Amino acid sequence: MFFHIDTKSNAPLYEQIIQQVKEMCAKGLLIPDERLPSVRELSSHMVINPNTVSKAYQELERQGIIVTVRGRGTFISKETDRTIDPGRLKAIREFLKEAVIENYYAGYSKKELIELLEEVYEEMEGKTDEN
Amino acid sequence: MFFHIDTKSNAPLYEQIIQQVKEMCAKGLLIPDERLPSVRELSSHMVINPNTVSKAYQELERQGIIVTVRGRGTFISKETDRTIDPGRLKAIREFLKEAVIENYYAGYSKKELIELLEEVYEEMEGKTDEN
DNA sequence: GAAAGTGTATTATGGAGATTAGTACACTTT
DNA sequence: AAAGTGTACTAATCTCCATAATACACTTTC
Repeated sequence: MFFHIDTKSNAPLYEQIIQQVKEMCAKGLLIPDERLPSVRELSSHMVINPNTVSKAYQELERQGIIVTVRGRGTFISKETDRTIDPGRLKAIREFLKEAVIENYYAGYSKKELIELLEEVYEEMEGKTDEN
Repeated sequence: MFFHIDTKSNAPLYEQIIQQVKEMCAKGLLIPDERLPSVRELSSHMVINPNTVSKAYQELERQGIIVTVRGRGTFISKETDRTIDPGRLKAIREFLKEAVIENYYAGYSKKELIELLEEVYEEMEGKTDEN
């Protein structure tokens, strides 16, 4: 249920938490109404500051991924309103563009990149939307 | 021939330069042996510090994208050794994974994501490897 | 050879963001 | 009442980004 931090990564700790929660949701490893570790619990387990965990949770709530209830805890949103963020499409294109550029330098073809994309989808274990 | 900086972006200036050079190479807008603006020229044109441009160029050379010649200038590599970086594949997978996750929250299907990838490829104007 | 233009190296400085630390508050459950 | 929840606040530290100013080694041009 907990997360891992990559000290070699240059990504901030709170962003790593955000990324992993979203990934687990997309994979179906976290389901609606499921409870996340409390701020203090997670921070002591990861040996990081509670503020850092709180910052991650607050951003996740801003994105509509989770819901926090005072005194009770934080939970995965019932129906993640899948269209909240208008900049989402732009972000997707950006990620794809970077993938294409790196793919160019790796010497792979477009076909191979698509196959790689299929692979990544497989790893998501079909828990996301099928087809 | 010059680059544009996005002040709204949180990406460092030197990374924006790197990204744009690589993108233009992949698009075929920069060809082997073509000369890049000199450090001083580019820095004064972009109104940024020469050191920042230099940092970008040095990282590009480390990746094998460009070659610098003392007293002459910096040029696009003849044959970009397309396999230099072993971490390249991992990077591609990471970009794809992030795209898939955001795609999930955008409510798009796998088919739609692949179509989006095709679109991004189109925008590269077929200057990269065909098929 | 002198001048102008190239990339590079060095040191110092300021600013922004990430993270930690400590404390306090409001709420809910038991 | 006690323990556990998220939250708010201030302060300090650290790292990275970017700037500034200067100097050096090299190449091309005149």
